[in-house]
Amino acid sequence: MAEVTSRPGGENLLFLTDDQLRKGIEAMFFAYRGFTADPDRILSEKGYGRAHHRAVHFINRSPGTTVNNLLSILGVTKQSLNRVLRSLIEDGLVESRVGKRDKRERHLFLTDAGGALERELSTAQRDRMRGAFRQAGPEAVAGFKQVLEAMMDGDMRRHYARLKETNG
Amino acid sequence: MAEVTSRPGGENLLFLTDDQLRKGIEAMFFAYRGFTADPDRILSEKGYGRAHHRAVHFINRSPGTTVNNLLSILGVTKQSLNRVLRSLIEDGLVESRVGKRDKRERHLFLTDAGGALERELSTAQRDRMRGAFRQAGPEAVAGFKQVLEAMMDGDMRRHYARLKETNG
DNA sequence: TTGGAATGTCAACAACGCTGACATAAAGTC
DNA sequence: GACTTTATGTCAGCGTTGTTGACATTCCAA
Repeated sequence: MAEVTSRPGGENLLFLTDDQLRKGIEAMFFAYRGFTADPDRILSEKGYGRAHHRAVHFINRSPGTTVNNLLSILGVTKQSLNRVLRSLIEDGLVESRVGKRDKRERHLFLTDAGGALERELSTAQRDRMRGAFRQAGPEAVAGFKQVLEAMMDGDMRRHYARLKETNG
Repeated sequence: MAEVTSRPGGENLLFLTDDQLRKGIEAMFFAYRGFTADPDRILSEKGYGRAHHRAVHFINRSPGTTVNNLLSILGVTKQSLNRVLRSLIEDGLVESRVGKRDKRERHLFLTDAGGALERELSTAQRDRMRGAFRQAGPEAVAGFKQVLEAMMDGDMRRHYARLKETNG
C-alpha cells in the first residue's frame, strides 16, 4: 500500500494510504486525551465526571432544552443521563422545570452555580484549544474542522450544524 | 468577544474567538463519536470494549512491546490494563512471552486470531477515516493533523511521534 | 373514555477507569 | 549471600457511565 494512488482526475492521493489513515487514527486517539485532560482534572476534584461536563455544556448552549433533546445530542440512554442530571439538580447546578404546554417534559437550565462550573470547564478546554489553534494557524484550523465534520455520523452532524449557528 | 482580534503582525485572528473555539470543541466531541462508532459495534458483538481495541491496536503496532510500555501509551493503570489483557490472553488473541534478557518483562504479541480481530477493527475505522479524508481533501487533512498534534499532552505527543515513524 | 405513544424515574447490571495491599521473581547493590 | 528495587501480576473494592427492564405520568387519538 505504499504506491502512489491516482484517479482519472490525476490528483495525488498519497494522503489516503493506509499509513496516512493510521496516523490520523492515532492522532485522534492521542489528541482526544489532551482534549479532555484539563476538564477531567477539574471535574474529579469536584466528584463529577465527563458525563456531567457534557450535560452542563449542552444545557448552557441550549437553555430550556428538554431531557429528550439532550438525549439525542449526547447519544446515551435516558437512564444514564438521568443519573447525571439527578446529581446536578441535587447539587443545585441545574434546575428542572415542568413544561407548561406538555407537562411530561422537563426543561433544563443552569443555575448561577451551574453557570460558574460551566465557565470554569469551558475556559480550561478553550485554553487548550486556543493554544492548538494558534500554533497550527487558521488554514490548519479550517482543515481540522472540515475533517471532523466529515467524520461525524449523520445524526451528530445535524446536531453540530444546528449548534454552529447558535452563538455562545 | 465578537470583535476582531489583531496582533502587531497584523494577521487576522478571528479564528481564535471564543465562538470559533467552541465550534472546535463541539466538533471534537461529535467527531470522536463517529470515530469510535464502527469499532464499538464490532466489539460489542464479541463481548469486548474500547479498551480491548486499544490494546490490540498498539500491540499490533509494536509487536513484542512490554506491558509497561503499553501502560504509558494507553495512560491507564496496570490493574485496568491487566483485566483487559487477561481476557485477551484467555481468549487466545494475545500471547504473552516472558522476556529473555529480563525475565520479569512480558512481551506481547497478537496471535493469528488477534491479528484477524485487529484487521477487522482497523479496516472499519480506516474506512470511516478514509471517507472523511477524501471528502475534506489533502490540505484539510494536513491541517487536521497539525491541530491534533498541537492538542496533545507532551507525553502523548512523544508516543505519537515515535509511532509516526513506524510504518504499519 | 380508553389505549397507545411519549416522557421521564427507579433498580439492577456490566465495562472500565481508579486506589491500596500484597505476592512473586529477577535485577542490581552492598 | 542478604538486601533493595523494579516489573509484573492478583485480589478486593469503589466510582463513573454505559446498558436493559419495569413503571408512573401525561398527552393524544380512536
